[in-house]
Amino acid sequence: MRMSEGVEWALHTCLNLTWLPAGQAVPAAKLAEFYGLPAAYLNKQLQALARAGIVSSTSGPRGGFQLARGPEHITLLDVVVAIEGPEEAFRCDQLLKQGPGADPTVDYRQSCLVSRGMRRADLAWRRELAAQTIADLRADVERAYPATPGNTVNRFAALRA
Amino acid sequence: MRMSEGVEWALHTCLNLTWLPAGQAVPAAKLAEFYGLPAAYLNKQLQALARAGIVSSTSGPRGGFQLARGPEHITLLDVVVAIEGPEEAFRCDQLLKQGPGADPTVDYRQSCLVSRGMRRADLAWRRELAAQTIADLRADVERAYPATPGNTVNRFAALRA
DNA sequence: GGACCACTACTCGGATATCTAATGTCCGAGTGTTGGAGG
DNA sequence: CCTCCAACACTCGGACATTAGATATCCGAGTAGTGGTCC
Repeated sequence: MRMSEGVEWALHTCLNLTWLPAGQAVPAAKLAEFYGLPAAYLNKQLQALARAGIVSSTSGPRGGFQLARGPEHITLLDVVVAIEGPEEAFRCDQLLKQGPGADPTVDYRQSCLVSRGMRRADLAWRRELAAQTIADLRADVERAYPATPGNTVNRFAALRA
Repeated sequence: MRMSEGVEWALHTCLNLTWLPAGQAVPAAKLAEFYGLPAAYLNKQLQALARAGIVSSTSGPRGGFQLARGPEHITLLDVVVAIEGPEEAFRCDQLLKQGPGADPTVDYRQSCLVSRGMRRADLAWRRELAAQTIADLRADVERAYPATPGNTVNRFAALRA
């Protein structure tokens, strides 16, 4: 049950975008160069964020990506769902349909108590992710590492060369 | 981030084992036949449970698997970890090591605040899984579907034919 | 009749294929810019 | 000098390879039972 590495890329990239001047798009190539990532593949992940309405994309010269809304309105859950999809980690293949006393009309994803127990944990996970926003993360980082915003802006400026 | 289907198989199988007479091993073939699963592959999952000390295995005639300890001492987390492995779902590849101001001596899996946020959710998930035991599930099932224990025993008896 | 022994059938355990999904790459569609030509 | 236009360079978006991991299968090692044989 490994999460796609795109989630890590997306979270750090969203965080970086909060430190860059608003209203200005940054191309995927720059965002990728920042961490030495493959540009085309990061682009693919950013497309997923765009489809989810987390970032907005602009084509052509001076184009790129920027946050589609304020970082205080983007939760970690939003990003994870955008990359990984909305379905829960535990998949119930409705094994009980093959067992004794099975009722074909029942949806065991709802009534199966094993599923119910797993879903309880899944909900706790989602609740915790939804409780944290990109803005929260940014504030935590700025408190612990005050130099990070400046370093980030400088690094991006250097990449323009 | 899809969980292996082996988790569902393992949970339902552990539950079934609680209803069968204790001290008596059940071969993987019977456990698989119960839900129409591929026997060799379920066997593989049961081996993982055995390595984790959740079930004990016996070779030869009259051999098979049985719970290694009381169901009240087997949590959902135990089963998930046995099948999926102990590492958390979010994997931090320490992207920050490629960023500005990176310190090669720092373990960013610990200090990175993105990782920290994701780990918080992961811990909530694990806490919820650890709070539920196989015995709890069994009690829930017996309360909601009193016929299940009998049906299960009968089905296994029929499989001996 | 009892005890020992070899043989058989059964079961787990791990080594080996196959297949799906994540990872990585490439090229085309669209867009803003820019330079030049014409008025 | 200003305006319009056409060519260009840049960027996203999705289609197409490649690779890692999950899924599925198979065969060998070991064990308990069983039947026969010898004492």
